[in-house]
Amino acid sequence: MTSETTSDLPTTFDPADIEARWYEHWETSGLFRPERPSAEPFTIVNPPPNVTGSLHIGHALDNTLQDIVVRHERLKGKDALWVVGVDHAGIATQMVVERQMAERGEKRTDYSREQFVEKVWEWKEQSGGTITRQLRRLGCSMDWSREQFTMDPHFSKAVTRTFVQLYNDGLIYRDKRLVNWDPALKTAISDLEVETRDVQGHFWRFRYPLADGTTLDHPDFAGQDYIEVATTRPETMLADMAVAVHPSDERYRSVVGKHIVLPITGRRIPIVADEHADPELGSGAVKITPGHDFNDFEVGKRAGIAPADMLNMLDADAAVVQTADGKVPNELVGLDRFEARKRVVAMLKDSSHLVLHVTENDGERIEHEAEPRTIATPFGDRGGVVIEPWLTDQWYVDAQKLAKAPIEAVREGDVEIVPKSWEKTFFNWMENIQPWCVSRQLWWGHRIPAWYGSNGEVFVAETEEEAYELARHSGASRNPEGGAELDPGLRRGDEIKLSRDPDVLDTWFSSALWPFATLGWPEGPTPNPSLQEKERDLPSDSEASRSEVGASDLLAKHYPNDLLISGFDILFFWDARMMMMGRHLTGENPWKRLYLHGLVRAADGSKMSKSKGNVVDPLGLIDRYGADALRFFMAAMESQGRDIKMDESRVEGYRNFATKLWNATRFCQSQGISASDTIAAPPARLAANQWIVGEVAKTVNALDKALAELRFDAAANLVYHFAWDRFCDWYLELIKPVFAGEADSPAAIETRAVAGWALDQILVMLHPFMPFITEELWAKQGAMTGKSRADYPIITAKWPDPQASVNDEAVAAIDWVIALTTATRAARNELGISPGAKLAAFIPNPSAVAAQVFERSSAAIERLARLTPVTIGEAPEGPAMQVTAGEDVVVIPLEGVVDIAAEKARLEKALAASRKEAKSLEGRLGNPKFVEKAKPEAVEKARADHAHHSAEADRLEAALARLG
RNA sequence: GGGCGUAUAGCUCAGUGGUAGAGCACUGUGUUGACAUCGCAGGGGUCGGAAGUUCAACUCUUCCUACGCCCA
Repeated sequence: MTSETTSDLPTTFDPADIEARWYEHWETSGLFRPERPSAEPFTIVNPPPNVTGSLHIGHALDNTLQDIVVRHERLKGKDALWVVGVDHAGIATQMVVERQMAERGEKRTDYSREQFVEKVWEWKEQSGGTITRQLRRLGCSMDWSREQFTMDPHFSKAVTRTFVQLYNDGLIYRDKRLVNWDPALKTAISDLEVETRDVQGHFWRFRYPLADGTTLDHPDFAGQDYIEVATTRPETMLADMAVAVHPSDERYRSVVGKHIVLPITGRRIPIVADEHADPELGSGAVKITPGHDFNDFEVGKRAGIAPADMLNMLDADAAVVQTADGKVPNELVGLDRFEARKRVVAMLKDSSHLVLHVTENDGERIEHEAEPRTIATPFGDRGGVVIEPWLTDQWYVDAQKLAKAPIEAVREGDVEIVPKSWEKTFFNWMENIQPWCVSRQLWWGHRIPAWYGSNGEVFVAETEEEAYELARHSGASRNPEGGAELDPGLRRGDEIKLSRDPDVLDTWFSSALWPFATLGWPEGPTPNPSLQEKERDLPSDSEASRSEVGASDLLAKHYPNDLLISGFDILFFWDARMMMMGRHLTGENPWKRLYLHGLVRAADGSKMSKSKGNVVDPLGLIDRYGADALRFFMAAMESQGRDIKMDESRVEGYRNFATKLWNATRFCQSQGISASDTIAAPPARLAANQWIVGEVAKTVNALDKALAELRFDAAANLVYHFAWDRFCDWYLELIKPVFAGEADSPAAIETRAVAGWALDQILVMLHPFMPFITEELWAKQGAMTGKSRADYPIITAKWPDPQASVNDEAVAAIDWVIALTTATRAARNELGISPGAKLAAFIPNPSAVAAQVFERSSAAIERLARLTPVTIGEAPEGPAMQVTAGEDVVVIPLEGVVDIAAEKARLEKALAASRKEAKSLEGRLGNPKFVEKAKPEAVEKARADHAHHSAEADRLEAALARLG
């Protein structure tokens, strides 16, 4: 505790202490969402982090930006709601729990599905709260009282409802198609979850013998009894079903419709004409494996092969299985895909069906089995293994239809994407969107509400009872045997036996409902009990009446949301899907604006990743510099459309900024400057006070504009420079002389009021960026008055509204003082004159501004410029230093002190600069085209600048002349 | 191959059709009882390259180069 001042603030502040104290207070006092029933709503939903997640630097950025917006809106008096929660993260969570089981030597399949899911819930209870605790350390003011989880009962209900509705609307269907199969996780994944990476692979060439004695008749291959094909995946030849050639390829025209007898399997397959074959590539003929390649699947369909008839040669582990036609040699069955690849190549080599790749080295012929080649290979972003295109039955969402409304919304400007440059990417993806595979072969997640009859009929319903109801009404197949073959766990209803689809839904399917399901859609979270009763009596298919009755106040008030802030990396995964679901299910766009920010990169610009070991832990930064400094860094660096490169020295700089503000407040307290009690600026007569009031007004306006445009960097810098440069460096210095006099003089009373008010405005404006230190200082300022601010914390204070305008005279006066001070300091510095030495000054013909300043603010001149006394009139003859301020020249005699040569050099340098400027402007003004064509304001400004610089040059010339 | 983005002071980044700024780093210096996590002063940039539009281009257009990202 310091005793040097009346302030009870320690000389340095301890962020850790302040942060823990205030967060706890805010949360327990319900200040993150105060009761404001009649206030205008403002709503943001937080991109739900994975329940398995822990806070990384990207979360820190994303949540800091959201918190800035939410705190700003809350300060502006809105009913600001920031919805928070976590995502059940199907694959990731199941992996975590399975890994734990593996450590105990157990497997998922040692348990029943129900038991396993129970284990996951147990894990969630124990370890699932990591990231929510960490978000608190960042100071994020979300509404924890309504924390959400995508597996919560009400949310699960919304997911089920959605699936059923989309199914009934014909927007969800079951289809046999190729999916991206992850053999490690044994589940289908969406195309977005596939990461294509270049890997070193090989390109093999095979001879496929023509059947029935056919030969090629083209001169290039006359008499050849085989067709050459090439592949990067030889093992798939076991399931080849055709060879394709381009329809216009003369070389193969004669054999289209003829057949090939495949080596190894002996399968007889047709030669088909298809545009997919590229005549320029290799031999121009390609092997077609419709069951294991996306392009080949399409070729196969065009060739008349139904998906159900496409041959499959791999199991869920990507090991070889017998094909439907039974032609795969037994020695290959059961081999892993990569082992099978080796074996197939060896077999083809042995049977002379392999075309060797020949290179020359120093004239020596070298034979290789294949040509080395870089191959774009799909990997699962979770499992990390090569993805296998696999033919399965899966559930698909008709994304193409759902995408229409969102595309329109963005095009019409109903949803604004910020920065706008992302619109093109959005359109490009949405316009070429593929069916969205939403089923996952997992146990953890929302189980698909589809039941199958014994003949494969599908019944989609919200409950099993409803499914049976549907089945009965549909006249579904009866099961006269009584269902003896059914699993014992299955329910039986009458003579109909249904079994539920074992799969769960893609996690993004549920998170797509986040903006409205978190607010109670389709029911309300607190519906009127009587209405609830009534609802139960409603027929289950009465969609419209149900949602009308169930719609909560919360949903009505906070949906659509105002804004969504997310990283651009989840634009397709999540943002676009929210738009699709929102539009279809609620008829509304989920939010009015979408702000996309970039990635936080390592200091060298590379992507942070655990494997590279260059991950910066935000919690470590908070430990070292405080949450406020980290947040301010994030805001100051967030310019639209650019990634953020980690720069710890900047975080440190913003920690210093916090210290600066801390000490400025200590100074204020030492002078008896305390909390303000008005929103409006206090009345002021002193120039410095009038000036700072105007500066506050300007800053608030600019800050509101920057925040409205989501220019976080501009907003942060405005507050930073106002607080440091204007308030600390000038205003506090300007008012210090006032406190040297009578403590209860009118000037001192006015200044304390204005300074206290201005400091409060800084704290409020800075609060969204640095919530902790501002709350602490706000409280301490309140304590200064003897009247606690416990009932009026800054988090729910009022946003500045100075109700005052800029006083031009005050601005001119203070600008002049600043100009004189700066010029004098610079001159002293250059001439090596002690900065502290007080010097007498003379001003022969003061301008109006100068005269006024000397009359009203001579103490400030004495203190800042260290000039005293200042005499209006000619300086005595002799060596002197001369400085200019505005239109004035101030002569500072320095008998025996000043080095005339140095002063001359200094003035000459300044003169040269002024002349250069003046000359350049003169040139421009002398150009008739400029005067004629340029905007009048530009010409006017050039004239004014020219006048200024030539006058300045004249003054400097006169000053030089005075020196002789 | 298609699309997008970025190239501005040693480093990290703002910026506007009228002649360039911040933070950090650097140099010099420390006067007033808030602050050395500070103050004051200063040095430093042909705004990636070329061409064009314009009275005027760092800013707009085209091309080129480099790097990054997304999609195929």
